[in-house]
Parts: sequence; structure tokens; C-alpha cells
Amino acid sequence: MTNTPVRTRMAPSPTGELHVGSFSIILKNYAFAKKHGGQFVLRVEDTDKVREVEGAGERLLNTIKAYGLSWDEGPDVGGPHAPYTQSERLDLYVEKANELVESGHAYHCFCSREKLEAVREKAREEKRPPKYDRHCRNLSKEEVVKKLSENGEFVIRLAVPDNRSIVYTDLIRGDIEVNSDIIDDQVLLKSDGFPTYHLAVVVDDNDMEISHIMRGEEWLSSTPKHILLYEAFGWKPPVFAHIPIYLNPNGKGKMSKRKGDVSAQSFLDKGYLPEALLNFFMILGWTPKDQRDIISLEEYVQEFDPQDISKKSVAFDIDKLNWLNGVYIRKMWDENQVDLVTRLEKFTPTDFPQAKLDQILPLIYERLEKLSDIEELSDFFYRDIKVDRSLLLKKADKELVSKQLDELYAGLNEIEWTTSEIEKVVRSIQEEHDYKKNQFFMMVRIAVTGKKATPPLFETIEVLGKDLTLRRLKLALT
RNA sequence: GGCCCCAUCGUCUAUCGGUUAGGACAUCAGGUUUUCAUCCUGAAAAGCGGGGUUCGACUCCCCGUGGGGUCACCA
Repeated sequence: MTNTPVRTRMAPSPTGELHVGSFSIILKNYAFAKKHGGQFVLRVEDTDKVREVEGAGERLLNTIKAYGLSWDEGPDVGGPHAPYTQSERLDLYVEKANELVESGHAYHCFCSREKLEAVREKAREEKRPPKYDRHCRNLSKEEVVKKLSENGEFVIRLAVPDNRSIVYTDLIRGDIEVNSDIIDDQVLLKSDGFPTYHLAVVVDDNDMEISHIMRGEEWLSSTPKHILLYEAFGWKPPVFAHIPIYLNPNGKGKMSKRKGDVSAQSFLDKGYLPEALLNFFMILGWTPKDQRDIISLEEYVQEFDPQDISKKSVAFDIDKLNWLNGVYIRKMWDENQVDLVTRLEKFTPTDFPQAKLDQILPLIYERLEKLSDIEELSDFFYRDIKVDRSLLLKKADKELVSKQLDELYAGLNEIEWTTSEIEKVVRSIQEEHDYKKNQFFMMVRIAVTGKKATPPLFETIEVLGKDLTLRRLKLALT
């Protein structure tokens, strides 16, 4: 426990959809800040003009909000360290880069991209690590001034010290040590005047007084560069925690687009509840002390500790997500049906008979795994069905089925349309002729719904209505 | 390939030197049920390999193996 206020941040870049892995990290940063009464900052890292996607920044923010998370400081809400969009902070980075040049921790580099590529290529051929050859590192002050005055393109690079041990502590992994010789003289300021990620994060995290950096494991190996930068500036580095990445559901390889949708928004669009998704992200790679699977955001904020995050990359277990979502849907049915109905709206087909929703929903809610399942589970109530003849005649010949259908028609035609009356009639027909239960009831089910799996038969028939039921009985074999 | 990280049931995990290695999802079987689902009960299922350290290792150390990450004027 420290006395410095806890401030965390997430800094997505607007180059596409927000990845579920990134979202999961947002959740952790959010929870940790809340747990310690600190602030969670959202910063947009739009320093790559080439890859930037129009509108992605706004969509990013909307997705996070759709999950029910919020930030204390950010591009839209402002804050004491505004602006929170890096492209609006360019002057700061240039100033800091120049500071580093002044102090000898960085230098101007005039090498062309072609030359750099050639150097890398050569290194690869010779099976050496592809590093910049430091051609410009020893340029004299005069040479630099001269080249700058010639208006040539340049970048500013970090002057990485030779053979130095860089040690830092990761909250999840403990002490990590690397030798500076493997670190490239990283570009800090690009020739277009924009900073690279490495310069920008360090400058901004320091400026915004970020106390804990929780980010994806893919940043683990560039952390030494950041440590070097903190040292060069004379700043105290924050606490680092590198969070394992998500693997594909089969446990092989980083979760990627090629294996299906990986954007945080897409799961919402598919009919997963934000609460269930949040819960899933919580327990993937972390378990509360009592090992329970169902945990609310409030509880998570209380109980989460980044030190307890699993060290290993974890498979994105869709089966578990599906189960969790079902649990949440059933829970919502028990606790707040109005809310369930509201959430379902987006996924309800336009031809769904709203007037019958109160009758249909009780029959299908516990079968919903995703909200979007509503269509498939209810369509026979309001759309024409197609009866598979071979299924209908699977356990009885045509004569028998035809007879059964006639008997049902006659019986049902007579009665008052209630579940109990329907049940009485259908059962008595079955008993009277001693029809095989599984044949008879399955035949009826298929005849009136076209499906092998449906909610309980008598309730279903009641909701279907007399007209539709009788018509389907009549048409079943045609 | 270099460097870094990691390693308990199929999956996510508990254990933190002494346990019949526990739980959840998935799977299978049984019960409830006319189907499916829900619900209940039960079963099968794990310490990557080899060396140490120790009276005793899943647990600590080393090597191997396997997996992952990273090596850009991308983040």
C-alpha cells in the first residue's frame, strides 16, 4: 500500500475495432482504480496517421460505455491533464524529445528508410538481430546542424547505453532483467513530427501521473525501453503489470480475427449481455478467493488484485461464456423481467408478434443462451413451418400418422382452448389407442412446430392458438 | 533464429513442502420430463520429461521439451 493516489489508464488507438483483449484490460484498470478510490483515465493514442480509421475513436468510447464502464478523465470529459488525445499534444513530445537530445540521451538520425531496410535485411541474412547500425549516433554537432539546415528528413532516436543491465519489477511476474545490448536505438520522434508509442506513453503517463500501468503482455519486451526513458528524463517509473493475452478457444495462438470476431462490440451485437461478458473477463485468468464463478462488477472492484492474475496466456473459452450468459439471462428473468424484455428488443425479429410476447417468453427464456437465440426459438409461433415428412413418419407409417392427426383434429376442434383441456384431449387419444408415447408426442410436436425440440407441448399448442394448430394438423402430411 | 515470459483434468483455476490433488465449464451416465432446455445426482478426467535440494515435492533450483510474446518512422 502506498500513499500516492492510484491512477490507471487505458490508451487504445483508433485503428480499428476494440479487441476483446484490450477491453478486458480496460476492465482491470477500471477495477483497480476504483478499488483504491483513484481515477481511471482514458487516453486516445492516435499517433499513427497511416493506420488511423475514420470514426474508430468514437466507436471505441461507445463500446466501452455499452459495457457499462466509464472513465474519470478522457477526451470527451476532459480533466486536469487535458487534452487526452495524443495528436493534440504534439508540442509536448517534440519538446521532450529535444530535451533528450540536449541531455545526450537521444540523437538525430537522417538515415533513409531504404537504407534502414537494407541494414535490417543484411542483419537477417547474417542471422544477427536486425538492429539499427547507429550510423548517425556519432555525428558531430556541426554535421547535425548542417543536415538540419538542409531541410532533410530526420527522426530522433533513443541512445541506448551499451551492456547495461536493466531491471524492473512486474506486479504479476516479479523481477525481470534484460541486457541493454538487445535493445534497438528506438525511434522516439518520427519524421512527420509525431511521437512513436514509446515516447508518447512515457511522456503522457508521467504527465498524467499514472501510478500503475496494466497493459497487455505484448508490451513486456518493450518495457526496458520505457525504463530507459524514465531514467533519461529523471522520472520515477510507475508500477508495471503485464497481463497475459487471450488465445484462440482451442488454446492455439493469439486470439485473431481469422478465427472469428474478436472485437468487444461484436460480442454485444451477437446477443451476449454486458454483465455476463464482464463476468467472463473477470474470471478468465483470475479467480476470487472463494472460487465462485458468478461475480458482479461491484464485488470484482472489491476483490480484484492484479497480483493474483494468472501468469499464463489463457484460451478464450466460448463454452464458459455461453454458459455464463445463460445464467445471466435466467437470473434476469427471475429478478427483472422488464429489463430482459428491453434487452431482447434489439434481437427480436420485426415479424415477431409483440402481443404474444408475454406468452412466448416464459416458454423460451430458459432456452436462451444468447439474446439473439430468440428468433430461432420462437419463429414457429409466427412463421410458416416446414414439416419434414421423413421425420414425421420416422416411427410410424403413413396410415397410422394420418389417423392420429385426424383424431387430434377432431378432438382439439371440440374443446375450450386452455392448456389443461388440450392436455386432456391429447393424452386421452394417446391412452385410448395405446400409442407409443415417444412416437405420438414427437409426431404431434413436429406436425405443429416443424421442430424436434420445443418448449413443453401443451403450452406451446395453447400459445399457437386453435386456428393455427388445426391448420397445421391438417397440412402436416400434405 | 535472438531475447523475454509461461507450464495442474479438454478448458479456466485451487493448492503456495506432507491433501483420497479441490471447484467450475465442457463431456458422459442417471433422475425429473412426451422432446429440448432448466434443475438434481453421479462418473470419467491433471501435476510435460529428466536431474537435483529435502525425511518428504505439483509446490524450491537446474536442464530439456512445449506454448506464448517480441524483435518497425504500428500501437
